[in-house]
Parts: sequence; C-alpha cells; structure tokens
Amino acid sequence: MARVRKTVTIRDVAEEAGVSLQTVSRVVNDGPNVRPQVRDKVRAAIAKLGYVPSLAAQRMSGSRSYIILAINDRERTLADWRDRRGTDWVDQMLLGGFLTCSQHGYRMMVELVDTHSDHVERELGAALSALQPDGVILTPPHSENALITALLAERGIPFARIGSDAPGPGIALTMGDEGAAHLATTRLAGLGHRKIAMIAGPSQYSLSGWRIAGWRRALADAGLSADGLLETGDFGYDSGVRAGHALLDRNPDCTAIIASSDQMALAALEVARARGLDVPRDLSLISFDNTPIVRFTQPPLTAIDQPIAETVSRAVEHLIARDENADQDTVIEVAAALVERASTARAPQQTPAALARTV
Amino acid sequence: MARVRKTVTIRDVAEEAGVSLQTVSRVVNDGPNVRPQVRDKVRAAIAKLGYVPSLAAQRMSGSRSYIILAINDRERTLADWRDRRGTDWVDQMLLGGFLTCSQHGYRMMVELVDTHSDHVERELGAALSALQPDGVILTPPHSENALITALLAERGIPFARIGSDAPGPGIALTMGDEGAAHLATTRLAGLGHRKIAMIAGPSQYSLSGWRIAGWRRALADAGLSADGLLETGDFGYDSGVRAGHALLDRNPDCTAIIASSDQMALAALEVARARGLDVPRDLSLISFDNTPIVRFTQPPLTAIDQPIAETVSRAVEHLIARDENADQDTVIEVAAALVERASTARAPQQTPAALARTV
DNA sequence: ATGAAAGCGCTAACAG
DNA sequence: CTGTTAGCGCTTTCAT
Repeated sequence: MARVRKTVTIRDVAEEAGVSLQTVSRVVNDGPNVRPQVRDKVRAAIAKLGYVPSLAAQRMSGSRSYIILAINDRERTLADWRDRRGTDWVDQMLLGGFLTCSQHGYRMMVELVDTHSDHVERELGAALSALQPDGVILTPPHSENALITALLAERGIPFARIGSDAPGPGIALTMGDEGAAHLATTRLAGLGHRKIAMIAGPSQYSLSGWRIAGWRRALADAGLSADGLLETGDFGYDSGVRAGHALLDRNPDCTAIIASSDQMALAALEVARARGLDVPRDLSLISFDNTPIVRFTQPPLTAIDQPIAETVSRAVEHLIARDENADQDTVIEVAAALVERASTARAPQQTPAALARTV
Repeated sequence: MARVRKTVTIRDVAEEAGVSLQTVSRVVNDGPNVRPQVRDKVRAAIAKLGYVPSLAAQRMSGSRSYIILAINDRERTLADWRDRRGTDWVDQMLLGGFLTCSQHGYRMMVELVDTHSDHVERELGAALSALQPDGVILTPPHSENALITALLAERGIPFARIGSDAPGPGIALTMGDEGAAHLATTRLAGLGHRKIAMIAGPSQYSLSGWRIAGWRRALADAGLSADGLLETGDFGYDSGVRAGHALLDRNPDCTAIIASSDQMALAALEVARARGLDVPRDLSLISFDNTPIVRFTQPPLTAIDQPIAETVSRAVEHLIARDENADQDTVIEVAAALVERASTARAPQQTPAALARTV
C-alpha cells in the first residue's frame, strides 16, 4: 500500500512547480532573478512537499556546510562530566550557540580536543576535514593555542577566540575579566576589607592574568597592598584547598578572598570551615563562574557571572556574517556581572593592633 | 609561495598510492578484497597526506551519514539552561553519546524539539531531512510520542526510546525506575518509616508511573499503606512546593518523602524547613536524578542516580550496530543506584498514640 | 529572468 | 582481488 517514502529532493520540487532545479535553488537561497510569481509558486511546492535541503548535498556542491563547530578542552570537559562537578559551561555554550545558529539556519556541533596532546593538529585537522565547518569557536585554553589558530588560519576557516584579546586572525572575544575582578575587589574594599586575597587560575589561561590585573588595579585604587595575597591554582578543588591554606597561613588577617573559579571557591569555603572561620562573618568570599551549585552552598556564594551564552551567541553571529572585514584587532567584550549572595559581608571589626598597623 | 591548501580527497590518496579510488574506499571502510600489501600502501598514503573522508561526501554517495541525532525536549531544556537549574541531563547524555560515537567513527548531534507543538512532525522532519542521521535517540517525553515514533518508523530510521518499555519499533531502554523506587522505598521502610509519601512526576512520562508502581510494591512488601501519600508534580520546583504542603497537611505523621526529581526534592526540603521540620531528624527525603546540586544542599540529599551516560551509550551502540534484529519487544534496562547522603535517617520515635495505632 | 551542463567527494554496482 | 561506471542532491558556472 504505502509506497516507500522517498526523500523529497529539489528535483521533486522543481517538477511540482514546473520550473528548473536552478530556480528552486535560487528561491531556497533567496537568490536574485526570480519573479515574485515564480517564487511563490516554488514556495508553495516546497511547503506542499515538505522539502528541506540536504545539508550534505549543499556542502558537497561547494557551498556552505551550515555547521559551526565549537571546540572544548577534552580532558577538562570529560572530567567535569564524569565527576558531575556541576560545571555548566558547555550547557551555556549550547544555549547561546544553538539558538543563534538555528536563527540563521545553521547547526552547532561540539568537538572535544586535547590540549596537551602533541597531535592536536591531527585531531583537529580530522574534525575539520570530516565536518568542513563554516566557522569554529575556540574556548580557553584552546583560544590562544598557536598550533590551532595557525591551522585554522591556514585552512581559511573563520574562527572566534573566546577568552583571548590577542591580535591576529580570528575574532577575539572576552568576558571583561579585568573589569570583573576589579568590580569584585572594589566591592570588597567598599565593605571595609583591607586584606583582599586572590586565588588565581593557571597562567596558561590569559584570563587568569587579566583577573589578577583587575584585582591589582582595584587594590591600588583603594590604596591597598597586594603583597603576599596572591596564590595560583588550576581551577580545581584540590588546588583551591592548597591555595586557601597557604593564603591564610601567611595572612592571618586576611578577611576576603576572590577565587578564579567556583571549585576553588568551594575549596576556600571548606578551608575556612576547617579553620573555624565563619563565612561571611570572618571571611568574605567571591567566586568566578556562578555555576548552579554556588546557590546551594552554605552560605550561597557571591559570584561573578560569566555571560557565556551571550558571548558564544555573539561569536556565532560574527562567524555566520563572515566578519572577516571586522577590524582584525578589535576585541569584542561582553561584560560579566556580580551576583551578590551571602558569602560577602562587612569586614570584621579590626583589632586595635591591626588598626595601629594600618595607620 | 605557499599554494592554497586544497582539501585532500580520496583522489589524491589514490594517486599517491597508485591505485584506484575504489580501492582506497575499500581500505577506508575496512572492506574485503584488498591485499594486505596494497592496504598498507594505501594506509601509508592516507597517513602521509592526512586524508580524512568528508562526512558530506560519504553521506551523498548513499552510504551512512555517520551521525546519531539525539532529540531533547526544547522547552524544558532551554528553561533548565536559562535558569541554570543545574540539571546535567544533557551533559550526561553527551558524555555517553560522544564517547561511544567517536569510538565508532560517528558524531552525535543534538536537536531540541517542542513537545506540545502541533508541528512536531514538521520540526523533526526538517531535522531528519537536513541531517539524515543513521540513528535517532529519543528522550522523555518524546520517547513515547506516537507522532515521532511513527515518523521515524515510516522513514526507516533506526531509533532508541529512552524511558520507554512499550513494544513497537525502536529500541526501548529504561533506567529501572520501578526497581529504583522500590529500592528507595524499601530503604526508608528499613529505617523504620511507616508513612512514606511520594511526589510523582507527570503522568505524561511513563517513568512517573513506574516509580509509583515501585513505591507501591515496596509499600505492600513492607505491609504499609499508600493511602493519601501520593501527590503529583511536574518535576519543577513550584509543583514540589505545592505537593509537599498538600502531603504534610494531609499526613502530619508522614516521616519520609520520595520525590521524582531533584527540583521537587529541593522544594520538599524547603517546605520542611518552612514547617519547622528538620531533615533528616523529622523527615527523610530521597530524590531522583542526583544532579550536582544535591551534594550541596543542607543536608546533602540521598538520591537515586540515573545512569544516563551509560544508557545513552548503550543506545548508541545498538543504533550503530543496527540491531533491528534485536527482539522488538526486548527492553534494555540499565539499573539506577541509590546514593546515600544525609537526608535520610531512622524514623523519629513514635508517640505512644501512634504506636497504638499501628498495632 | 530562467535553464542546462558540469562537478563537488564518495560509494554501490558491476565488470574484469 | 582490483578497476570502471554511475550516480547521490545540490550549487556553481555558463548559456539563453
């Protein structure tokens, strides 16, 4: 009875509308030189038959692939997923990416690529050859990996670098890390804190440096010292524990800590607890990321919210528009915001000794 | 100087190896009828040139597309992402899907499809036409949407139904919801609880019913009554608040609640707090999902962990193996586990009156 | 403004 | 065992 459902091709539409293949193609791609009357007829045929162009065929004929490829760090992403750390970077990326892509008839695909591996080029090259994306989105720490950016540039594939402000090929986007750190630090200074420490991320990430810079600038603005108040972690929990202890060992009078990731902030919270310090009474805490879990910690964490979805969305838009013409050295900045919760409070009353010291 | 980098095609490899296109194709696809000697020569050429087949071209020539498409509920997924509820279903799906796909040279793509929309068929049909996936993974509540399963069956696309045990086309997989609910309930009964309530999910989801069934069976096993102890929510927080209050209003002596989602469990926790009930001293709580946030609530929640990654992985494997031959009525079950945390404890001492009642 | 022809990179179906 | 011949569905030329 029911015949085998054959795929509806452009040929079927052409036949139905009584025009040539080419005309249908023109209509589908909003091409010029089609009389409105013919256009409508073709549109009707498309609707009637439920025709949708095959991505593969479109790609084959040398046109666009309608695919944007987002590259993430394989090791870190898999670890986050397996340990169920609650990191929702990928989710936010998909939120921004999917929606914006679909608005333009594009699809987003995700690829996990090793950072440390010496065969990054092979891995990425294979993905590029197989998928032939129209654009690539690089996330830290890949954004400034010279092997990767060179490969992309060489192949002539437009790409966006999230978390990079370096000049060179590709669209650079940041989430205003320097400003965000400055904002957080200034807020703490405004609460009367004088010893504001920072647990920074690894230097491999440019944004780690920007955050340190913002912190230093805010400290300087407030006439405060940064001496001995900087520790570096790797964004992970364990490194946060180490950094937290080191910081508090060295600065018993430290009353505020900014951590460059939620995991390190969680660690700092635990360190404080272990040392009998109450957050926020004795110690204020601000984290970066604002992943879902920080709303549930005790106390809920004040955090810098990274506008990941919005940033990825912007990246996609530029990629699709093929903004190669855009200034090579322009950096797009989508500013982060501070979300105040219960981990920050006025600095504790200073002891007379401490007061004397600050004079 | 540097010529424009042309894509390496099968033709280049054939030339390099001094064989025909078809032979290269055979080698690439592990086809038969190739002398080891020739095979090695071709392999060498492939390695030398860094050849990777174009997905689009492979698809075009009528063979496989090497794409598995995972379909998720659009509205719910976007809301989860936007509100940053910490739901990591998609992440777990990607974890299982990406890894298993890549082991077989496949890619996983994700598509968000509306449930309520009357144009589900158009939406999904468009995705299928554009992508022409070799297999589709349906997640609840799409898994038992007749419009969707019929469309897939009609187009002859292999698909997996996660969270469905109905017979019919497509591979059915469940995460042992009945057993999981039974396990949770039995555990609570073992802790001395006599009034164990359940906040179920919406009936639109088969798994909601399974969980109720498991709860009922365990109650019966323990000689307990289910009367007035069942409320239904929609998996969301607000519905959990309503259900929690209704439950406790009606059953002041209720000492344990099983919630069919983390969000509803969170709500129940808040309801308990609002009523001056201590968890777990006065009320024990077990949730379904075990998303990252439940480790950070006060107290951390005992939860049923859904093996999403593993289930998706299994689905992918069957899809790729084209297990159409597999028993149409076989249901693959990947059992969930109970993760004990601090929201469960022995039932509170019963009052003499209560004791008398149970006699 | 429209149509015809050529070909994208690959594999299925045949030949040898 | 290996090579040749057709296309897959679409978009480019290039004609008309």
